Amino acid sequence: MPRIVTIRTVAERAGCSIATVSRVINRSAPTSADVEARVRAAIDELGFRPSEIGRALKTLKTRTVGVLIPSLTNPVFAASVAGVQAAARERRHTLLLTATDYDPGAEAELVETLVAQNVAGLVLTVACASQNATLDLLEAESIPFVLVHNEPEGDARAAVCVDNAAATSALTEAMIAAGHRRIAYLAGRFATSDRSLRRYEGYRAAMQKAGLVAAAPLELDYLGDAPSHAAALAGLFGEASAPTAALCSNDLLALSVTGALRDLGIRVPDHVSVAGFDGIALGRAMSPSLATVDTPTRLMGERAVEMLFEMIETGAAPRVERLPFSLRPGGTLAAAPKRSRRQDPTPPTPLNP
Amino acid sequence: MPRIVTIRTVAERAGCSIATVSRVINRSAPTSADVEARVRAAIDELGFRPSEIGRALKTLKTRTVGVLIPSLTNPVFAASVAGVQAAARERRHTLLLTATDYDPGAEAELVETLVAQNVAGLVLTVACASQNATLDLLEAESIPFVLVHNEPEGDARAAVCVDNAAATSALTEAMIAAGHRRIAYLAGRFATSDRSLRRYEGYRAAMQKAGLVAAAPLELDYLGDAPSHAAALAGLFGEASAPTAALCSNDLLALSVTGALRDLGIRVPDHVSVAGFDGIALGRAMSPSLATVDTPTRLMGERAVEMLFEMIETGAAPRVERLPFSLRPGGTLAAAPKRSRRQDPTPPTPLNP
DNA sequence: CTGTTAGCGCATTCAT
DNA sequence: ATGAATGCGCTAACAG
Repeated sequence: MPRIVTIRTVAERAGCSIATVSRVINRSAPTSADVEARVRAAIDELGFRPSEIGRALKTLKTRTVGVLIPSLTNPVFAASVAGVQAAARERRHTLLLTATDYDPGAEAELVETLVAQNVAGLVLTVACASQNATLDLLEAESIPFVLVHNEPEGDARAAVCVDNAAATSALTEAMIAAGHRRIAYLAGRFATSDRSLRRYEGYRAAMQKAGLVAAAPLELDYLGDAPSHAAALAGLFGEASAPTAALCSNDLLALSVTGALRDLGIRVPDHVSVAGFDGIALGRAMSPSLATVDTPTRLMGERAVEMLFEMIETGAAPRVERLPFSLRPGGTLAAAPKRSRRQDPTPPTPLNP
Repeated sequence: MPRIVTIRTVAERAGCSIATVSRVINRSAPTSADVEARVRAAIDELGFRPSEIGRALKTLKTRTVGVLIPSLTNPVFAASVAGVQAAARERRHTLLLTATDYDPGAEAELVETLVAQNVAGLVLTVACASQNATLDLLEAESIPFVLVHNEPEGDARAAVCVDNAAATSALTEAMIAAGHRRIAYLAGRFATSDRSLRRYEGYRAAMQKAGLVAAAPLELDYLGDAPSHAAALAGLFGEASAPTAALCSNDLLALSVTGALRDLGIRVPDHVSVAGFDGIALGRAMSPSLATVDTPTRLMGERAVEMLFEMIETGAAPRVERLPFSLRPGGTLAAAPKRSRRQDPTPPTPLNP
C-alpha cells in the first residue's frame, strides 16, 4: 500500500495536532516528553516519513543540489560528481543529475529543468564559463552555483578548478627537459571550452619561453574512436620532421591517441611520447602508464559543495579556488629519440594489423 | 530577484484565471487561440516556469527517477547511469542520484531518502537482490523499481542484467581452449554480491565440465590498490604449480591484478593470462588490451528505464531481462605457457622495481 | 471555452 | 506547551 500516511495520520494516532507532530520532527519548538514519546511511537508504527515535497512547497527550498556535467562516461566528471555526492550527502542533500552529452546548446534547457525543481543550488561544468547566458540567468535569479573544472576569468563567478595554464606549462617543460623540441598539441573537439583554451595557452607560453615553436592545436573529435584519430594523426606523424611528443588536452584523448599511434605502427614512447591532463585513475593501470597532470578531481567536487553551502548560508561572495595539481610521471613520456624515426633501422610494424 | 513569478502572476498579466493558464501549459483542455496567445506571451515576458514542486504536491508524483548505485567511480555504474539519464531525459524526467560507496548498510537509508522525494520509480544496483529488506519495503509500498546488474532468482523482481553464469562459463571455456588448466578465480571483496556468486558458479561449472579442478575464489579487497593486491597474489602465483590464468570477477579488479602481477615480475600474458568481466571502455585502451566479457552497460541503464515506465504506465509485471553479452578477446589472454614459469630460461625481472 | 474552488503535505504564525 | 488556521504553487473537479 502506498503512503497514505501523512502528518495528519500521525497526529490522530498520537492524539495531538499536526503542528505538534511537525515540532517533534523538526525540533522547531519545545514539546513535552509525554507527547513527544507518543508522536515518535506513532511515527515508527506507521512508518511515517515526512514528504519532502510538502516541506519544499512550504519553504520553497528543497534539499537537493542540481548537477550539470557534459557526460558521466568521462571518468573525470564521474569522479567530481562522486565528490559532490559525498559532500552533499553529509549535508543531507540529494543530487539532481543531468548531462549535456557535450551539447552546449542543451545547457540552458537542462539548467532550467533543475531550477524548476527548486534546487538549493547548482554545481556545474559548462563548455565555457565566460559569456554564458545560462549562468547569467542563474545570477539574475540569484540562484547560487559553483563551477567545477571551468576556470572563469576574474572572481566574478564561483569555481573550483586547477590553474590549467600553469599545469600545462609545467607538463610542457617536463617534455622539453626530456629533450623534446617538436611537441604537438592535440585538443578535443571543443576548442571553445575555457579550460582547453587555457591549457593551450600554458603550452604556448612554455614553448615560447624555451625558444621553441608552438604548433597550432590539432583538433580531434573528442568523441571519435581510435580509427578516426589514427586517420587524423597519420599525416602529422608521417612527416619527415614529425613531432616527437604529443600533448593531449585531456586523458581520454591521450588514451585514444596512444592507441591510434600504436595502430599506425608508431611506438609509444620509443618513437613518440604522449601526455594527457586530468589524472584519471585508469591512466595508472595501463601499461605503459600515462604521463599526465594529476588533478584532485573528486576533491574538486567536494570543495564545490562546501563553497556552495557557504554561499547559501552566509551569502559568501563568489570566488575562484584553484586546487593544487602535480605532474604524474608515466611510461608514455620518455626521452626524445636521438634519431629521426624515418632512419630507424627497425621499421615499425603495425601491432594491430 | 528570485522567482516571485507564479501561475497567478501569469494569470493577472494575461487577464485570465489561473486555471486557464494551467490548461495552456499542460494542454489539458482546449483554450481559445486568443487567450492562449496572451498566456504564452505573459509566460515569456515574465520568464515563468511552472514549479515542479507545486505540481508534485498536487499529483503526488514527481518527474524524477531515483537511482542508487554502489559508486560512480566504477565506470560500469557510471555507464549504466549514463544510460538511465539519457532514457529518463527522453521522458522528461530527472535523476535523483545516490551512491552507497559499497556499504550495503547504507542502501536502506538512501532509498528512503529517495522515496521521501516521491520519485516516480527507482533504478538501482544493490549488493544482493535476494532477501533484501530495502526491496521488500519498496514492494510493500508498491513503488516501482528495476534492478540493474543484479541478477535475482526467478522473475519476482524486475531486473536488467546479463546471464552472469553463462558469460563466465564462456570466458572460462575460452581460457581452457587456450590451453589453460590451472585457472584461478579472483573475486572482489563482496562475495555476497549476487552477480559475483553467479559468475563464480559459471566458472565452476565450466571447469567441472572440462574435468578440471575449480579453485575456491581468492577474495581480494575490491577497493584495494595494486600493492595490496600484489601482496595477496604473491603467495598464489609463487607456488610451484601456480595457475597460468586468472579470472577476475570484474574489470576493475582485473586491471589492478594485471598491475600487481607486473609488479611481481610476472608477465601478462606470457606467464599468466588475465581476464575480467564487464567490458569497460578503458580495457580496450590499455596495452595489452584486457580480455573480458563485453556487457551492454549503457544499454542496460536505458532498458531499465524503459521497463520502469512500462511498469508505471501499464502496470506490467516485473521480469528479468537478460541482455546479450560477447567475449572480447584481448592481449591479456594468450595461450598457456608450455613450461612452468619456474623453469623459464629468462627469469622475470620486476618492471616497476 | 473559462472561472471558482478545493485540497495535496507541510511549516508556521497566532491564539490559547 | 499545544491547537487552529493559513498558505506555499499547482491541478482537477465542478459551475457556468
